[in-house]
Amino acid sequence: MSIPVLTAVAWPYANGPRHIGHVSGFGIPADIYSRYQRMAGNEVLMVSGTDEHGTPILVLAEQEGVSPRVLADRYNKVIVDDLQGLGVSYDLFTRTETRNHYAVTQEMFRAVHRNGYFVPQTSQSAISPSTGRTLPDRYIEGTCPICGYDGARGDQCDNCGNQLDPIDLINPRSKINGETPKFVESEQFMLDLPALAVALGEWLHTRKDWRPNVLKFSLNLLDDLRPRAMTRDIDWGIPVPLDGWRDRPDKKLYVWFDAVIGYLSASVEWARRFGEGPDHYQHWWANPQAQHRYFMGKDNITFHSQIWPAELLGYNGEGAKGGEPGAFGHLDLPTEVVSSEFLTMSGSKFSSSRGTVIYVGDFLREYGPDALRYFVSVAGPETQDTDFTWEEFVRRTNFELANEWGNLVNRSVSMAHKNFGAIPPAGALTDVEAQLLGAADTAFSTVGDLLQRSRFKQAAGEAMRVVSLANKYISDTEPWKLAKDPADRDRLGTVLNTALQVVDDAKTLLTPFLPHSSQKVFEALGGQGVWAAEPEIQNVTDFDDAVEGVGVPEVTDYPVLTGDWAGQQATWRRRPIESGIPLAKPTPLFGKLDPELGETGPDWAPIKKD
RNA sequence: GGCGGUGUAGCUCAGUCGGUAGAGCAAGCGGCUCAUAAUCGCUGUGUCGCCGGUUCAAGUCCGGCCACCGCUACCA
Repeated sequence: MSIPVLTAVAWPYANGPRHIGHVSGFGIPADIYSRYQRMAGNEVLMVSGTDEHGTPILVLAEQEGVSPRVLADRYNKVIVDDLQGLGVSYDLFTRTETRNHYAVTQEMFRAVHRNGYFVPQTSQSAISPSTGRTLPDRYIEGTCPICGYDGARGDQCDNCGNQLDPIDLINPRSKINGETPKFVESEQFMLDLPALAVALGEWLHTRKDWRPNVLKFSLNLLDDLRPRAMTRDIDWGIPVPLDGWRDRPDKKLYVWFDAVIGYLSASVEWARRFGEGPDHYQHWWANPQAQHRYFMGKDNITFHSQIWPAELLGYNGEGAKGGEPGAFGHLDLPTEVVSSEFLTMSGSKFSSSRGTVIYVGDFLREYGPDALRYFVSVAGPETQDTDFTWEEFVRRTNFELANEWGNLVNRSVSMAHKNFGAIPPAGALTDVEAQLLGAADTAFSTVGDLLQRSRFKQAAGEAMRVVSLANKYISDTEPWKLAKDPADRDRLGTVLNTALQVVDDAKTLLTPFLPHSSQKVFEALGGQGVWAAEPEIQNVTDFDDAVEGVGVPEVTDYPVLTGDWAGQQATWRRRPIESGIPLAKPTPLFGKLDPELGETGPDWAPIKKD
């Protein structure tokens, strides 16, 4: 039975190029999951986009003397290129600077507000005297009133670890321009989390199959639910759609309020552009049969297991204050929040300022997508922080990808090509063949089950085990000896046919992880057309949607990622190979890396010796 | 300070419901030579961080301690 599966992928922040730690946390796992679900016959809708609002982009834009929109345009393009190169199979990768997204976000706000889950509250907030903008706590530093440390941030002292209020700092100053912040009374809309706490708890307590660390962390958040501001004093972002607010250039919605709404707005945009009709998104969003899986790094858990469900409950009118859903009808909550841990770089966090960073674009240009996808699949930060080292990357690529898998394809296709020029017919199978074919066949359910449960490392390991069994089979049956005696020709055909069948099986099993090289193996075995499709960049024109307030985007063109996933041939089952299909002499599937790379790193990300 | 995580073979790590410790890599030996000098087989070592408890039985449950790490929400 076909199940609607919504794959919701974290929205990369458009303040710079993304590094391999980012894509290892959301892009690659989400893509493996989605590609598998499509192969298994389910109806996948995979959406994301660049997250382009908030203070960091504004601050960076000012430093460069450009508008935030110019900056967002620039990095949106870079990130779209990177994700396309990596082969992440989005149905739609869009952005938050679209009128569609503004309109959907404002409708969500209006419904939550109408249902009573937004309460206005006046509080002290720090502003920059020269610009009038809110200074987020972390952009203020000063002397810690508790320990006297001078580099304390507004929210916390890094020296003594105490949580602080920026107003208590001695000699507070802005980290942006050094000026002394002014503390003023400011009114904001707070999301009434306490009024949603019971509903949130009831929902969360029905979630059983999450990764234990994610569930435990999320349940902990329930203990301390306080109202949380969903508007800001900032002039970059989405206007608040209320009288007295919409025309104020200095008040916008909080970036996280609109970022998570992106999952819905991108689904709506997809339906309008590529769906069967503008309401097609409801097949995923208003459907008890649908599965919603959200992929992200662990720093995003709060927003996906608390803020976003709370927004949905408030919108649906399912909190303590009741209410009615807005224009999109009742919307479903997440089935699972799948969070990854962090990929570290030789033991420490990635940091562009310290130079310990490997950008996706640089990596793809040099090593291609599948080497990175493989490393993340078998050694990624699935349940705990995992270290990336060049040495380990070289070893995985050379020994596992090139030697075990690439060479298996090469040796089996080469022998068949040399002796038959085509896929030979199989004669009578012996127990050895039956055993190998049985093991490969079983792997479809083993690996599939692991992928269904987001156990990607183990799934990749099980798929690679089929590769090992095939290598062992060839060594055991010694087809090169059979080739020397014409009397053994039938047996030779049987052995090579079996080997090629299992190569084809392994290719299918590895497709979610290694779509690019699986396509090549498909072709090497005589396949025609597209086995595993790749995302393509399309330039589209924004919709001229009605949006309230000042400072909203013009109707412009922008690039999106999408793909013809329905047109690919990949399916999650054995595809019996046909004897007689001509085979060419194969070319190696994977190049090998210079072992020296493991010691030095590439010149654009050299290993630092201390 | 609060919350969470990690500590298992030289290295990287698996160990679901408690039942006499596993894989890969590295190292050594042997086989094979079709293939990107690729591949296949064989061979180890462990006070499972420390102390105590529950149990017929604990790496696995409970308590305490030590070390390292992450998060700590108007940064995203």
